[in-house]
Amino acid sequence: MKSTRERLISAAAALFDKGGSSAVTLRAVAQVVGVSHNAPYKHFKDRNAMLAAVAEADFADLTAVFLKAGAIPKPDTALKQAVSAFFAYGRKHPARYRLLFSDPDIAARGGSLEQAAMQTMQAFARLVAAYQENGHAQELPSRMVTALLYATMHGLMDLELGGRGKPQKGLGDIEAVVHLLLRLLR
Amino acid sequence: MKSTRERLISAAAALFDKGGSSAVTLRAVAQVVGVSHNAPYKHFKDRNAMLAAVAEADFADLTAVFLKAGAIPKPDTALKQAVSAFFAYGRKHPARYRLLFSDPDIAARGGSLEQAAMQTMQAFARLVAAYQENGHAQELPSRMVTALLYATMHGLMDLELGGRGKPQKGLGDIEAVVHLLLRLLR
DNA sequence: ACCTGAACACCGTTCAAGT
DNA sequence: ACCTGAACACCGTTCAAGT
Repeated sequence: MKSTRERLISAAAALFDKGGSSAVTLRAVAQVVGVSHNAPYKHFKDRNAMLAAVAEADFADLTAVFLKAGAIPKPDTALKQAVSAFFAYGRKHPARYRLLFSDPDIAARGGSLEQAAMQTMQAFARLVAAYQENGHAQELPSRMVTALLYATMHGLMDLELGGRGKPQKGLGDIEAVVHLLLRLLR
Repeated sequence: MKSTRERLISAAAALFDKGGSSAVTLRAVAQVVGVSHNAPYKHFKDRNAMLAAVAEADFADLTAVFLKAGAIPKPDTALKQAVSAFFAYGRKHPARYRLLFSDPDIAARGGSLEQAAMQTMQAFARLVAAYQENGHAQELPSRMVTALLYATMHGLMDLELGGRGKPQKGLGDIEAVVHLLLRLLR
């Protein structure tokens, strides 16, 4: 049996997917779990702390996704698989994606959430390092290549979610744009 | 003398800079302008429509910034200047930057706001086209190079605003990362 | 056409009280 | 330790009324 705290986090995540950030009210979350509208205050300091817990769980999931991709022998395939899985997460959970990467209140938090976000980026950095050790862009500092790939991946996802560029065919297939960047790094 | 509508937009933009999105309540905006708390409804359908007007004005400003950069003779310098000005806008107005590029309610709007967003991207696309005509990455489709540069620029800005990667030195100087990408396109 | 004041439903948060 | 119910301040939105 899951604890009330865990059930609150799951309910909040589900509401994010269902109706976006504004649908995730403490009252709605509490109602889904079946407790009174202020029971969540016994588990989280305030609404932001509850959202942070959702974000932290998702960062952990993303880290696991990247670690799993790292098990693929060919670093080139591993990196492409990581990018693909990252896009799949964003498309499946757009509101939660924005919570993790574009919410100012969440971004401003330190502590365990910041740790989780760092671990996700580090797991991605390891994929990039393996890619470079495999003979790609070896002359470039790994930190910069990681920043370039991570930012491009996020920028493409965010613009696609926002529908920016949709007209005029716009961004087109964002996976293809990442592959173009990887080709430039060859 | 500015119209009430224009004063409402200015006041909303100022509140964004001062306290972020949550500070931009209809009541606060109305108070700054000196009208009753529901006078804004005579000028905008609802709160989102008012925010959209703020976003539209900012997109127009960004378009002007890109057009101005296009007047620089050397396409390489022009593009770098555009990127630099884009980052300057985001750093100066972080909450408004997110409104334009990462707010789901704003992104979902069509009409004149979508037009304005498209014009901004097109102005950037022209800078990229000139850059390519000048002898860079000529073999690559302009639409993809534009998507790559626009997404990378946005991703870097958004991650910097979110503070993601700040520890572990993180992204470092995001201008340098864009310049690295431009070097790869050489 | 533009504005005001009252009212309503909803929300985050606090508090006193219960087990 | 965990939960409930009442209450408060605040917000978006609507409505009837005024000029």
